[in-house]
Amino acid sequence: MTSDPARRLLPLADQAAPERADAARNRELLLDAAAAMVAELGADEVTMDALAARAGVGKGTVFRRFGSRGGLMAALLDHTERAWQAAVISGPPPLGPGAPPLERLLALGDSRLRTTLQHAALIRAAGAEGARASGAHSFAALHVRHLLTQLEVDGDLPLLAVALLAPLEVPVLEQQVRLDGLPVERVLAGWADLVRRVVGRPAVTPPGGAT
Amino acid sequence: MTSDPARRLLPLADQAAPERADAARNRELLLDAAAAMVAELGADEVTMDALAARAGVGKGTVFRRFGSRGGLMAALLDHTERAWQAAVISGPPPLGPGAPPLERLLALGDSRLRTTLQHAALIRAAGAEGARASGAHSFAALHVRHLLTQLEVDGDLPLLAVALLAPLEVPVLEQQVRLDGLPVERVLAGWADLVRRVVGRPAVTPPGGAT
DNA sequence: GGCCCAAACGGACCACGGTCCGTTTGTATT
DNA sequence: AATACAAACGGACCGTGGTCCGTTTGGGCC
Repeated sequence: MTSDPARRLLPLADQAAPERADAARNRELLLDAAAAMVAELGADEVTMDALAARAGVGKGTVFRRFGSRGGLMAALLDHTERAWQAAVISGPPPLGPGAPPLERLLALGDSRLRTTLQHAALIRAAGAEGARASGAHSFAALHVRHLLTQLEVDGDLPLLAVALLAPLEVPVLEQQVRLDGLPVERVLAGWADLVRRVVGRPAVTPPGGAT
Repeated sequence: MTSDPARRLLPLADQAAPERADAARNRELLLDAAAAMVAELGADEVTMDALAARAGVGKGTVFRRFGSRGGLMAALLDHTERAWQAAVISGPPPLGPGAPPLERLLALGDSRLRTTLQHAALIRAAGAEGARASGAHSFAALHVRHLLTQLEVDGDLPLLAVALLAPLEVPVLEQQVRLDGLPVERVLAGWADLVRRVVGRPAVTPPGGAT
């Protein structure tokens, strides 16, 4: 009776998959080691062999946990990303709720630009498994779309949202800031200008003001 | 007297570097073999070893010529890219000169979107050495900037140009078209809408039309 | 406690990109 | 034609990402 296999397959309303104790321990070990190594060497000096050695596990285990190098980097990014999402959903204005939509949108761009630039190496190393796959990207797009709705912008909102976020992607920003040497403020101002054109409000002050 | 070393260093007004006959021959051999292999296997099934073998040269030679796998892919892209630039500079309208600027801009987007999608695998494989490095990207940006000038758009034109091109980059397009399954026409329409907002012309017909 | 087995482990192994360096070859000079 | 040398060549070699498979282990069940 108590051997009913359904008990284990549907233990509770908890749909989270079971994870063995050693697996969980190793995940922590690896994540910590990886974070430390990224901090002290930079993302693209971290090799999977070295990571395994440092965490004291076999290489196979690393790949079992994270699938690939990109997956590992994505997992590292995950912490940051969750924090960012939390800030957007329930943090203080203007990024969080409470400010008018346009201000929130501009704050989102600012925040996104800076964090993207800050973790550029990690994001690059994460590749396809990175922002795009882990839902990070779709969350941002969804939120922009939401703000555009509030701003009563009409058109193909999903597309418009992606178009607004595209100039904030790593390759573009690195080209502008690192290679072309443009100051971050200028890039940001350019983005704000783009946003205003898209939402149809020529300037911060509504039409009628000077300039 | 005739041994004056300057004679060889400055042979003529021809500043193009000399290239030994065997080097040139091998470049052709490699480029042809690479193109064939990409065509029949797809870009990311082509290995440098296999390419060297097929072209009948040593592996060292491949890297001497192209520097890296990315460099090779970029070299393959080069043909396509030159053709595209030629079409923009001196091809038939609306992509080439002769059409009104807004039409040219929209044609540019259309053309760029399609060719990018068509060569997506190659572009991805080219990575940093690809479009961005080989000047392809800067040419497009320059031209968009030029068209924006003709459209009397004011603002930070270099930034605006990049922002318009960003949604046409490979990762964005692949996400939308290949993963989300959006039809190309819709993506294109979305881009056209973005352009109109940026240049400040709400629709094809000037304000006053029925929309 | 003892049994059982799915899950996790670990490290030998493989494939591929990239480098190195001793050898060959094209070309300019005489 | 002979000489000289820079450039090009080629393949052995190395590091790294990723796989495979025989071994170990956590934890539910009796």
